[in-house]
This record gives sequence, C-alpha cells and structure tokens, in this order.
Amino acid sequence: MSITFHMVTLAPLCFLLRHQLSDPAKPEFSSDNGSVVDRNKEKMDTKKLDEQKENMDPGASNGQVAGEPSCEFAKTFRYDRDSLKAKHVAEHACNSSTLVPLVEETSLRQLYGGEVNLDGVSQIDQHKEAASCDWESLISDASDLLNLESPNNTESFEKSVDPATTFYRSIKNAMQNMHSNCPVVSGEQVGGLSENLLTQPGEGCESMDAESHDIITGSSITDPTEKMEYEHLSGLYRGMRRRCLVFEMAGVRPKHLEENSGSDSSVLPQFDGNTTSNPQLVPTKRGNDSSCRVLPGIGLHLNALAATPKDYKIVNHEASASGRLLIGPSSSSNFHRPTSNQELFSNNLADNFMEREIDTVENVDFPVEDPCQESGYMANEEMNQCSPKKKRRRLEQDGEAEACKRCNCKKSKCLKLYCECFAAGVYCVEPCACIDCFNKPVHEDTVLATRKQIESRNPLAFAPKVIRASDSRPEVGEDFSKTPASARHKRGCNCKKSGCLKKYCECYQGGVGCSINCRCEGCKNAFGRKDGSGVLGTDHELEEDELDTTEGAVLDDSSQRMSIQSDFEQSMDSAPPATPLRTGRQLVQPFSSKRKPPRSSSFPSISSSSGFPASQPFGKPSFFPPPPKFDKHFECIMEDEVPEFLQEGSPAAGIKSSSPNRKRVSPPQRMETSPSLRSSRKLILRSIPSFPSLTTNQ
DNA sequence: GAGTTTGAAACT
DNA sequence: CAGTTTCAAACTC
Repeated sequence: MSITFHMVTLAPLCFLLRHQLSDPAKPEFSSDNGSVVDRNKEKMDTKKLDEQKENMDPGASNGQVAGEPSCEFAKTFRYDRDSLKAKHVAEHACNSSTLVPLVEETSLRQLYGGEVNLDGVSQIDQHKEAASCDWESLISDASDLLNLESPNNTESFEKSVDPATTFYRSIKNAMQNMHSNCPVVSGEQVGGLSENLLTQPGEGCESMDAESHDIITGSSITDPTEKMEYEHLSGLYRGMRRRCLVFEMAGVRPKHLEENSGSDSSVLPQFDGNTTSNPQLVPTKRGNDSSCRVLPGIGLHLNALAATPKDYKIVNHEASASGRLLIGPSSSSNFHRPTSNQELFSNNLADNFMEREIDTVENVDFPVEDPCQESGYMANEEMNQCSPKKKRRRLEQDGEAEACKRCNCKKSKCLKLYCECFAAGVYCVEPCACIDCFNKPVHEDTVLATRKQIESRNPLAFAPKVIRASDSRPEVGEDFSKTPASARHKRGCNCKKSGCLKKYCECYQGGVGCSINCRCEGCKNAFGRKDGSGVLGTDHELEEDELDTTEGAVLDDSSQRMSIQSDFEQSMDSAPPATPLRTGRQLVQPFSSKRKPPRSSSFPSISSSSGFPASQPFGKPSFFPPPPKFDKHFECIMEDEVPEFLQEGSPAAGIKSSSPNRKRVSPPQRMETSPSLRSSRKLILRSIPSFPSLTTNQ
C-alpha cells in the first residue's frame, strides 16, 4: 500500500524529475517525423501490453476501464523516458563505476535539484544498503493493487494518508529507492545486481534508469529496447500515467462510472462539478466528457502539492476555473517557448494529462469547484436526453457552452479540424453528438498522431486563430475589448457571402475585425473591416453598408451601435471570474520566433470572453454574436500566457497563478530568480524542461 | 427538426 | 498553388 501511495504522490515529482534530467539544450520532445507510423506501431505494442495487463488484472471489472490504466502504465514506461542524454549518462554509469558518483550526484541534483528540498536527500546514503528490489514485480504488483483496490479500501487508504506529510515522506522513500538502484552500478550494492544487469550492463542500467523514475511513477517496467523505441515520444505521454495512476489510486471511481463505461471506455477520473458541496471525490463518466474537465496549470497544481493541504485546495479551486481541457498547442503556452510545434503539442498534451492527473490527486482529498466541470457534469446528467442541438443551445444559453465545446461530427471522427473539439484541443465530451468519435481519451494515440499529422501540415493549425497586435497591447486596466479590431485573425477569413457579418466568418466569430490578411469579399465586419475602417463602437466609423439591412445586422443608429458595442464589451467583461481575459492581455507574451504567426505582430489575443450575457439589450438578436468560438481558445490562451505570478512575483500573483493554464508559461528564468516563489516553483512541472539550471538554486 | 448556406479544412 | 471536395457549424424555415 505504501508503494501505491508513493506512486501517487510522487507522480508529479517524477514528472519533474524527468524533465530535469532532460538536456535543456535539447528539445524537450522529439518532433521527429514519421511519428504517426511509429505511434501506430507503438500503439500496437501498447495494446499488447494492455492486453497483458488486463490479463494480469483480474480486478478489472471493466475491460476498458481497467485496461486503460494498465495501458497507461505500459505507456508510461515506454514514453516516460528521460532524455536520451540522461539515459546515456546512466548507461555510462553502468559501464563505468567511475562515473557513478557523478551520476548519482548529478542525477540526484538534477532530479531533485532545487525543486525538491527534501531531507530525504541526506538520508539516501544511509539507505543505499537497502536491498534492491525487484521493481518490476513490485510495480506490477502495485499497479495490480491499484486496479484491485476496492473502493472501500481506497477510501480507507485515502483517509489514512495525509497528503502533505505522506507526500513528503514518499519523496524521501522514492529517492531512497532510486539510490538503492544506482548503487548496484556503483558497486555499493553489488549483491543486489540482477542477473540482467550482469549480463546486460547497458540495458540493465537503462532499466534501472527507467526504474528509478518509473518506480516513482508506478510505471511498469518493460523491455529496454521498447523503451528506446518510444523514447522519442516520451513527451507525448508523459502525463498519462499519472492520470491513470492517480485515478487508480484514487480508487473512488463510482459505480456509475463503470456502468457508463460500456461504450465510453474511457475511465479517467472526472470530478463532479458538485464537488463544491460534496468534498468527496466524485469522478464522473469520462471519455466523452473529458474536455469539460478542468486542467489547471501544472505548475499550480504542483505548487499545490507542495503546499499545505489548505493551499492545495485553494489553488486547485482557482486553477479549475477555466475548465478547459487543452490537449494541443492551441494553448498559448506555445508561444512562450522556443520549441517546435510538435513539442508544443506534445508538451501541452502531456501537460494536460498531467494536469488532469494532478488535479485528480488533489481532489482525492480536496473538493474541486469548477464551473466547467460542473457544467460538463450537468451536461452529462441533464442533457443526455436532449438532442445535440438542444444541448448546444441550452448550454449556450446558459453561457456554459463556451466552457465546453461539443461537436456534431459525423464523418470526420472528430479527428479533423472540422471538429471543433478537436480543433480546440479538447476531447469530445458526452454532450457531443459526434458519431464514431475518436477524439476521446481512449484513442489518445490516434488523437495525438492525427494532431501531429495536422501540425506537420500546418504548424499553426492548433494555434490560436486570433492574435493581437503587440503594439495594441493595452495598458494595465485598459479594456482591450474596446478595441477588438486590434486583434486579428491569424490567417484571415475568406468569406464571400456572409459579409463577415455572420459566424461563418472566423474573424467575426472571433470577435475581431478583418485585416489585410483576409481575402473576404464585401467585408462588413462590425469589428473592423479589412480596409481598416470602422471598429464598431470605438470610432463610429460604421458606414452605410454596415448599417445596411444586410443579414439582419441592422443597426438603426450609432447609439444603438454603441449599445451593442457596450453589450459586447460587457460580454467581454462578463467573463467568468476565472477567465482572466484582461489580465491575460496585460500579460501576453510575444510569440516565440517559431510560433510567430504569419503577418502578425504576434500576441495571442483574447477577443472576448466566454460569457456573453444571455440577455440582449434590445430583445432581438444581437448584432454581436454570442461568445465567439475562439473565446474558449482565448481563455486558455490567456491563461496560459499569463505568467503574471512569474513576472511579478507578487503575493497577489500567487492567486492569479492559480489560473488553470498558467502552468505552461512559466518562464524558467523567472521562476529561478523569484525567491518568493520558490516553494511554488518547486513543482512547476511545466517549466522544468526548460529550466536552464536547476542546480543553481540548490 | 429538417434542410440550406457557408466557409474552413482537406484533398487532388 | 489553385481548384475541388468534404465537412460541420451557422443559419433559415
């Protein structure tokens, strides 16, 4: 049991460790091509492992339910690889005892660096004598334990563990464990050398290397060669294990979850939006509704982990506000790091998974209050009997539609950009009316592969569609919503008939004016025309054609326009409290050179909030559309790109930092140089990979 | 709710 | 790169 717990509590740490081991100079994730093929292959292999796991897991009440976690474990091991460099170091260590000290010390420092200040470090040596364990079997057992864990047991388990203290303790143990492995190489524990190691030093060491990390994460150990095979994909699945692991650990998957898992095989934990009132962890049916799950920022969550349970809860709370599951580079974080698109995607995906997992962990003991989750949950519970359209409308009317996309795809399998969910980087949720949907956690690999493929075709495919000119960045306190035209659609629209006055137009839908990038004809975009004229409400430049009775976008007079604009602004302002639109704007950071959108000054923008008022001032269809589709995107973006707490390091920033997606931004250097945030920084996974020097803070 | 329109995405 | 097709959302009735 203790091992199981360790795996849970240390999962985030492991994530951290892996990142820290990575070579900073090297892209965090391999963005090599042919990933699709490789992935397919890996998929197959993973499935095999899956099956094996399932066979080994008699406790699996539901094939898929139990299977996925198992699969995750397998994946975990495979993908959860340290950087090649790190591994090589380990391998060298295996072959040369002289390197051992370096490996141990360096790895330890890298692994725990200044991020994890644990007393356990000092005790490691004392435990080197500890008999090396058969980690494979141990972990296997542990994983089985997880699956077999009955709700009751789990419950008692949860109760018996104090998150804060246990986490601390677990880390220490894990560290000890890790060192108990290394000594084998160093000769300090020759007795513990496995036969494998003796016969295959390199692989053995690699295994150990893997074990040393996977032990913490609870991943099962597989053939080292396989690990190599998937190493380049390590980043993509980095967070998965934790998700599953956590879920399993949580072991509180309610019965109804299983009941619903028939068609919805995904069994990742989801929390009831009602957890507000119910402190109990209430995972809900997952798979389709995953996108509604809040994936708070990694860093925040990790911070939460490092913090006291109280802080934990608070952070989680706030972090959950955005309620979006980003699985792709659509998140703004992409713009903050000079990584490849693939990396971005992978990172984001991983992060999201990570977030999910961490979130789950947190929620084991602390309730989560998340509007999105709630809405998602409610949608699941209440909308099931409604037609997709009704669901959509209802949600939209509730202003919750923006929180969770729901598609209606029939042919695309939700694996193309046609699918709003997919395009938004979220999994399809239960309310979706899609047919033959593959955009589910169950098909993670497929989704990843597809996304990667699409990105290979168009690196910006998942990037925010609307960007904001840097020079138009508003001053603090300025309501950027007043200048929607300052934001521009990344590519511009191509409208022919809609006059850019309907939501067919992406610019209009995004609440931004058309720009020179647009190839639209007869542009009448109320947010600003291609020719640069007329930003509604700001300059009264609406011209006759805008006032024409075209398309019902009829405006009687400027005052009305103003009213509408007002409405629009209000809508912008009516963003959910957790949606730091303005804040985000203030903090938007420049795109990395790689991510810099074509022909634009590159500031991702949030054109509007997701909370357009349900009521329209004039009792008729508003000239302004309901929250533009991109809002959701923007929300995430803004949240992502708002490392305010990192930038300012102010106490207040701490609160803001709980915004869900901020995790992604976290500029490493800032974190490094912000002593006041040290405790938080410790567990900001997101930043870890790019940490220039983790050892400097020790 | 069914059918149409629209334009982005995907394909050739 | 341009033209065409496919697709699903937006819209209309």
